[in-house]
Amino acid sequence: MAYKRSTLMQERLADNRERILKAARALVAEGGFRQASVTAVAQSAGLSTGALYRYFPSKAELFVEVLGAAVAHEVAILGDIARGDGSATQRLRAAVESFARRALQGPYLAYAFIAEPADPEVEAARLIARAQIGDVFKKLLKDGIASGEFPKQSVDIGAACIVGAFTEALVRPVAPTAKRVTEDKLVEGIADFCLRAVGARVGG
Amino acid sequence: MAYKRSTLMQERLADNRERILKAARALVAEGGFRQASVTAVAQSAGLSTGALYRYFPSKAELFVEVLGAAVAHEVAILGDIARGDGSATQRLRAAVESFARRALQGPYLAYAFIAEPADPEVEAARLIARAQIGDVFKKLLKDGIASGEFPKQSVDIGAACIVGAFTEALVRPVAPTAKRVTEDKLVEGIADFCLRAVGARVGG
Amino acid sequence: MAYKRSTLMQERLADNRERILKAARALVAEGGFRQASVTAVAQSAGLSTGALYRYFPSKAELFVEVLGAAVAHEVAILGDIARGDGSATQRLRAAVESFARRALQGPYLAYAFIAEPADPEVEAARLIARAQIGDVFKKLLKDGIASGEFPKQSVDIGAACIVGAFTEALVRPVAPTAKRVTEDKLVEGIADFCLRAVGARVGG
Amino acid sequence: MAYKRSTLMQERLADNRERILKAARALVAEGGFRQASVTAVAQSAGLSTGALYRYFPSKAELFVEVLGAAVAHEVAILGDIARGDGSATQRLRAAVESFARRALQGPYLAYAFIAEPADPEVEAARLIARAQIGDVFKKLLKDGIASGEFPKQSVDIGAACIVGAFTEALVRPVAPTAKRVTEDKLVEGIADFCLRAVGARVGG
DNA sequence: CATGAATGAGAATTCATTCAT
DNA sequence: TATGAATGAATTCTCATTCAT
Repeated sequence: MAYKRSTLMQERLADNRERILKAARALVAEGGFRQASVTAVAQSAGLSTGALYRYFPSKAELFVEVLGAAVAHEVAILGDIARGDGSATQRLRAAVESFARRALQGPYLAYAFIAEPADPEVEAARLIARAQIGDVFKKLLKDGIASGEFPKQSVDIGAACIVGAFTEALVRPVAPTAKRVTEDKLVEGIADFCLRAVGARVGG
Repeated sequence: MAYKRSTLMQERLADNRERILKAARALVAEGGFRQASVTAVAQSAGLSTGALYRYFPSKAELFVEVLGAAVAHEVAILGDIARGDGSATQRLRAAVESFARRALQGPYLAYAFIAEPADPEVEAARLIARAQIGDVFKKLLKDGIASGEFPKQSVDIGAACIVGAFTEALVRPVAPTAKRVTEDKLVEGIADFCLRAVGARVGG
Repeated sequence: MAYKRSTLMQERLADNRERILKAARALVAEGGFRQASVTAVAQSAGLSTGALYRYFPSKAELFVEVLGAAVAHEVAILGDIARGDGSATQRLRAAVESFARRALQGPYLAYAFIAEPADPEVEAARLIARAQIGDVFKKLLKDGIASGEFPKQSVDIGAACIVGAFTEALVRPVAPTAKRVTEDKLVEGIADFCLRAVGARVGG
Repeated sequence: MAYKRSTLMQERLADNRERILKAARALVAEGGFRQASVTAVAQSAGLSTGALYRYFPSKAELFVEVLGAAVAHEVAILGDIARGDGSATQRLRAAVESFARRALQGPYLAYAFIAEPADPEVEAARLIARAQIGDVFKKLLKDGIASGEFPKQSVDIGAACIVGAFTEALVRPVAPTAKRVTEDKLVEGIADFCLRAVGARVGG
């Protein structure tokens, strides 16, 4: 009995932890860090604020983990693509398009990577997150240079630029002009831009 | 009847306004919008909070002006370059390098263009600011496409990507890797990236 | 799962809300709206300012409720009297005396009905409050005119004057003259005045 | 030369003092005590705030005098009427109508007599002001009782009620119902009410 | 002696964190 | 152990009063 209860409890605990992280991520995605108050997160997760503090020692640490989890997810997917088959050019395009499409689902979440968070601790996590995403592209650049697909260039700068390029292009909420680009065109445009930027032959 | 307002005093007034703007800009550059509380700005400018409100009707309007001034300055310089002599390729390189060098002086200020600010009014100003910077690059892209230097492409997406690319590359305050690139190399690397991205022949 | 919310706690919550309202009312009664700052009200209710905002969304809404509760109480009592038995003359006297006696308990609260409050929202509530009190007397005037007890006259003006007359007579916290009238004489005097004013035969 | 200058100066001083008082009165009449900030008063009087403090030691004392002056003016006019010819009934009607008509010109000034001012010192002055106005009516009541026009009654209570009655009737900004009473009807209605209230034969 | 910029205390409101129940 | 009411410091903004020029 005590055993079972303990197992159940542990599951519940893990469950709650996950629910909190999910709720926090959703709130940031919806309305940015501003809307993600501790109370809002707790409520959205179906818990009391007091309970939240049982799982996370502070708001800052919660959001450090939110960021970490989000980026781990991205890195896992992008990493799979980067380590996949095909030329560096093909894999780079696939990676950019994959990230771009997911970002377009919840455009505000992209903010999490660039926006100014409330807390220095979260800020530090944000920098690491960007670096990790950047590393995936760095690997792709190296591959492409090694295979002769891309010209010689600084992979550090190139990776940062790629991340910045599509983040900016995606984050910009809606074009002020009436001309509204379709999602497909946007994603393709960004990918083309990045490929040309690294010296790959595009559409060739 | 009224005492002649001394030149000294007028200078002091103009000085104060400038000092407040400067202090606000500096605080944002140092630690983001978070650190730039009204109290901090006033103190940093050597004034009381009450005095600040003689020069700016609200915190929001102060930061709208901070953003506006920064971007107006940028746009003026970039616009001059964009309307200058030389091929589109040359002008685009010059513009990117010019912006990049200035941004490196106060790396965090670039945040002002992308970071999530506290206030909706400032947010609106931020969107306009980004659009204005983007417009300069849009013009350059159009020029280059017209002259046959750049391949046909979406100038909207391209401009956004350029802004994003160098913002990201510059914003990263400290490189996570030990390898620290010299300023010259960084600036050149970003410019190369952008030029290749739009399909210009680089280093040719 | 959730701890049963104890009856004690629920009582405490209801208690707090009531205590805040009571404290606000008392502070207004003591020293007018001026003294009734959020801090003062909270402290007087034995709570922190933050706690007060759990019960009321803003200072304005708190005082709207203070006013509303006070006036609802009055209107209920006066309405009962107005709809009661007896001639219009008798009921008018009873209403005036009833209101006057209660007002004498907390003389300053009468201010709430006429004083200039800090907030437009409260001001709106104040106008409604006065209208509601006035309506009770309007009804009595109509009754009396219909029954032939009172001469034909403007019931709007008459009701306003009645409210004003006894408010003024009661509000004066300390008589400027040494001659201090007993409560009974004051109440009766006011009632006589009002009855004569509407043309009723007083004192037979 | 020194003489003349001094005289001029004194005149200017007196002038300024008067202008400040006038501006303060006007601002209260327009928008209540709330709008009458020191800065607003000074500006409206064409002076600097610093200059204002040369004429009045504090905001409170300024408004004490505003109230005093306003009431002195009223008392002078009402006193003339009260000491004039005609029966007590006629003079009471004339006094009420005279006050009411002036109050209708700047409805908000009536607030000065009843509204809660920002400062305890002004509050004290307000009480005295009301008493002084009341005294005029007290005299009229005494006259009327002495002449047999009015029945025996408490002149203190009666005077207070009269002041309250017309203040309330005048202050109430606009009737919420569409039925808008003309100024003449309002003034007459109030006067009738007051006359009947003191037992005078109205319209007889 | 006038000016009006500067002061600074005080007001309302928010929110991460704690703790009695 | 879970709850969520309570805390209290921090934030933006106002305004009577002062004082260098």
